[in-house]
Parts: sequence; structure tokens; C-alpha cells
Amino acid sequence: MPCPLHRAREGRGGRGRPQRQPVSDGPAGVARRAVAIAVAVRFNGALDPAPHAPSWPPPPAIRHPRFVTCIASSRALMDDHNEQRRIRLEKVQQLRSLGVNPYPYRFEASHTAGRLHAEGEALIASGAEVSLAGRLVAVRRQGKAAFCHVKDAHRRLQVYVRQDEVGAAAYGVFGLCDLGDYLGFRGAMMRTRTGELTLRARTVEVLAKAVRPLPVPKVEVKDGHEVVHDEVRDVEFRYRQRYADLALNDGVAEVFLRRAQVIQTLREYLLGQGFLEVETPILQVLYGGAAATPFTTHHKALDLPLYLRIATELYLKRLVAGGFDRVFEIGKNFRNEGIDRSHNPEFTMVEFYQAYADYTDMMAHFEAIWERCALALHGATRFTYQGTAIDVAPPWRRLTMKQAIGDLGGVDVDALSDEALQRLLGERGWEIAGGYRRGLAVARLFEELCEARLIQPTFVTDFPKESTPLCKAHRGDPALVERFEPFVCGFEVGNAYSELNDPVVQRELFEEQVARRRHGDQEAHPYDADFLRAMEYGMPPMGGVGLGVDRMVMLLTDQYSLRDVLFFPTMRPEAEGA
RNA sequence: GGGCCGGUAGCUCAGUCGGUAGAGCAUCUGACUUUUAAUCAGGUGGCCGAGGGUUCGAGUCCCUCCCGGCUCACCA
Repeated sequence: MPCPLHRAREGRGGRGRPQRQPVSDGPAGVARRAVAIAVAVRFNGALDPAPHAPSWPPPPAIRHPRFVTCIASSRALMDDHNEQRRIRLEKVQQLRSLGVNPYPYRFEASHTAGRLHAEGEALIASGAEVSLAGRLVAVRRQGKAAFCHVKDAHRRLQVYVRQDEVGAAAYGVFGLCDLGDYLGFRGAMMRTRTGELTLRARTVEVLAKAVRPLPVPKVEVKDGHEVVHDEVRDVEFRYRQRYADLALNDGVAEVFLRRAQVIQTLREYLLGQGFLEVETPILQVLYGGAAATPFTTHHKALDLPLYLRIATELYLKRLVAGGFDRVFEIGKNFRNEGIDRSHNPEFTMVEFYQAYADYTDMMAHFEAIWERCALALHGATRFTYQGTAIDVAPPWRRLTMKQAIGDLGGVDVDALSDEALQRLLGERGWEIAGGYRRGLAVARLFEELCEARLIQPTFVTDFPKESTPLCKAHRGDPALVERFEPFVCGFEVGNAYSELNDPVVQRELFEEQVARRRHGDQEAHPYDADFLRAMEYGMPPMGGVGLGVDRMVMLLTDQYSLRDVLFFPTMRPEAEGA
């Protein structure tokens, strides 16, 4: 079943500064000023999109004031006469005047920086020529020679460039290079006097000139470990300009590499268990599978209102009815809700469904996935999250919801009358959308009293039947359903059921949901007649799971906020450009 | 949406009691062919988030708004 949530944020971008006096007054000042002017003219002429842009009818959204602001600011970008950018644009022009293309087409790199580090000794011994492409992230110039660091795929390698080896012309070109530029080198590996593995360049070439200053932090190696100075920390900057954040902060890139590892581990596990990976519609005529407010959109040709899915559940179950006994989908869900450190409007969830299984089988899968992902990242089932030691080794603790409320909340639900329960909720200001029902009150009590206190991995089982319209009744208690939610570090990280497959009961539950909606529960489930039809043809018993991928990654990588495991968290547009 | 905190140079940050906007790094000029936060010397660079107000005078005080963070509410 459906599940978890997520969210994120960003940073603001600096804009350009007013134009200042071009160029310095050195001997070449005048000539350079002329070049600067030519550059400015060409640049503006080529890039200013405004006045002559084709005027196709803009989509309505573009008329939103915020978008107008964005367009205005992107024009400001073109008019930006920020000194550092201007100087770099001049350098682009200078390269061209030297016959150098600042944006050539390709470069053959024989090695990555990582491989050069790994094979350093052998390469030094053989004296073989190697080539490397990457981004300039540090330069120490000393007249006719320079040391620099080049980064590719988040690994740094020192490169030594000497005028007498690369030639005066190429050295001059190198002199026009700035931090952030992409360069290609050929040469042989060596070790410097201080012992650092270094590529001694025989050739240098520009692969792509950067025209905006990249705020590369300085890296000091002290007592064997790296100390980073002047690192860009502004979170708004980092979230909005993730491309820069990733290029600058290796720790950030590392988090996303780990995210990819988690998803790969997850996929391999499910494939290994015989699940088929499938894709189902994101654009849906009717949403369902979770209690949430959907995003709406519209198909023009069909003149059809559509929803972005809030869960994959209902389509995956249709596939099981179609004979695919084990299916899973890893994909984005969209929920039109608030944003905080554990919620983003779009988030990644994996759902999987297994015919002839129940929710206890799903617990085993759930534990296995978390265990394998923890092992993949940490080599152990233990890790720490924000200072707290967590161990995801199976089996996880199991608590029924009533036990949880009793043990963690100190409330004996069965001893409370409906009146007492309502009074308790009323005192705390905990309202039930769509009107009081005992089961919903119990579930609310659990959320308020227990969730945040479930630190070590725990399955909370046996929810009140009113908590969902898609789950099968508990085989031992008709007031309950066979549902569990796993909690880690106080976060709900999934949701699972013994799936309801009785079409008569399903119809009744849908009807109840419709009634609740009429009474004010905006998130009540819509009536899905097609899903019901699929069930009427016969749907095998099955267990189903929804697992929040972003939250799992966040916990396994010790990130405080979901935004830190999303490349581009949802944010308001920048008020001013960048 | 409420509360609290923040927005000053490309980056990281100072800025007292309301009195001419600062530092380090980056950038520019010069020196330097094994440096590594390279070093040395000299420069440039600010709509102090935006708009109003108070004041002789506002980065600083007041109001409104924008963007962000935390938190509460909402919400799986």
C-alpha cells in the first residue's frame, strides 16, 4: 500500500552586478576594451530572447506573476555586466582570436581520475602516456609553470603544466583558463617532491570555458585529512543550483551515489525474488491508492481533466488480476500537500504485490530490503542517524497498534468509551476529518502519541478497519485490518496490507468513502468502478507493500532533510534571477 | 497558514549607540619552472532582498512585501 511522504528546498542565486569599468588600464587596456565591447554586442545580440522571440501563444501558466518574474530575471542575466563574467567572456573571445575553439566537440580520455589514482605506480613505472578530462578546481601558477587540480566524477587529480613542455602557445591558452573550466590533458604520470600523484602535462586543451565564476572551495590537506575552506553552505543556493552544489561539494555527490546504490539494491532484490518490473500511468482519470490531495492537470486534445497519481497501487493490483503474480514499480508519486523535512510534493516510492501472500510475507520482504540496502551502504545492518544508533537486522519488533498506544502512549484504548475517546481527542485539538469514527480516532491517537517514539525499526500492525478501504479484514478480529506500517527513527517508511480482494466488500468500502467525502473528508478515496470491475473478474489473495525510497535513503545516508536526498527539491521560483 | 530566525562583494562572513560599507578567499596587474588553503606587491569589485516611513542622516529603527531555514498546523 501506499505510504510515505517527502519534501525539499533551495538557495537563492546571486545576480549580476552593475557594469563597472571594463578592463584594467594596462597596456592592452584599450584593445581589450574594444574586444569587450564587441563581445558585449555579440553576446546580447545572440542571446537576448525578448524582443524578437517568436510569439507563439504562451501557455496560461506562463502568465503567472512568478513566471513573469523569472523571465524578467533571465533577461537580467543576459544584461548582466558582472565584472568576473565579463572578463571571462572576454577570455572566450581571446581564445577565438587565437584560433582556439572554447567549445570543441570531443576529447578522448584514456583514464578517469579514479583509475589514475588506482594505477598510479604502474603508470609511473611504465611512463605511458595517459589522457584525462575534467574540471579545473584549483590552480597555483608560478610564472612559467603551474600546478592545478582537475576533477572528474568527483575525484581530484593534480596536473603539472610547464610552458617548456606544452609550448608557449598552449601555455598562453592555459593562462586564459579559470576555475570551473573543462580541460583535457595528455601526459605521463609522476610523483612530485611532496609525494602527490600528478599528471605531467604534455598537452593542454580547453574543452569548455565557464563564464560564470564557480565558487570552488579551497581544500587543505592537514594531518592526512581534507579541510575545506569557504564551502558554499547556503542551502537555498545548494537546492536551487544543484549543478553547482554537486560540482562543489563532494559529500553531496556521495549522497546521491548512495541513493543510486539503494535503488539498485532494491531492484535487484525484487528481481531476484521473481517480481516483474512494470510501469503504470502517472496521468490518471481517477486517482487512488492513498489518502491524499492530488495534483490536477488537463489533456488538451481529449479535453479531459486528469490527475497525477498519488500511488501506483490500484494499477499494480489490476496487473496481478491480469496474471502477473509478482509485480513492482519504482516511481514518482505526487501529493498536493505541505512541504517539510520529510515531505516533498513528488517523491519516489516502490510498490510491490505478490499473489498468494499476506502481510506477514510482506514484513519479511520489507526487512530483507532494508537489511540489504544497509549492508550495501554500510557493510552492516547498523548505522547511525543523527547521532542515534539504528540496527535494521531482522526480525524487527512487531507491535499491534493497540499495544503501541498502550506501551508508548499509556492509553488503554479498549477501556475507553466512544465518549471518553472523543473527549480525549477534543482536549488535545485532534480533529477527525469527515466525522468521528472509533477506528479513525484510535489511528489518530497512535499517530499523535506513538509515531515519533518508534526509533528502532518496528512494524506496527493491525490497524482499525476504518483506516483504509483497500485492506482485508483481520482474520482474528473483524474490527481490524491486516495492515502494517514500518517505522524507523520516528518516520513512517512504508505501508502494507493483506490486500482486499472481495469485490462486494470493496464496493461497500468505496461507497463509504464517497459518503465521507460528502461529509468533509477531502482525502477520502474516490469510487473506482474500473478497479472494482477488475476485482469482480477475480483477484488472487495477495500481499502488497509501499516503501518510501526517499525516506529510506535519507535515513541510511544520515541526512537531516528529505531535500538532501532529492536532486531538485520542489521550491518556489526565484524572485530574482541568478 | 501561524511563530521564531535569516537575506551585506562571485563565495564565507563582520558591521558597535543611527553618522563616508569592511575582511578572507575569488577576480585583475606584476614577480615566480616541483607547488598544494602556494607566496610576495599593488588594484578592481556593493541598489546592504524589494518598496514605503521616521530622521539633518538608515545596512542599522518602524511598516508592507518577496525568498529561504526551523517549528507548529496540515498531511502518509
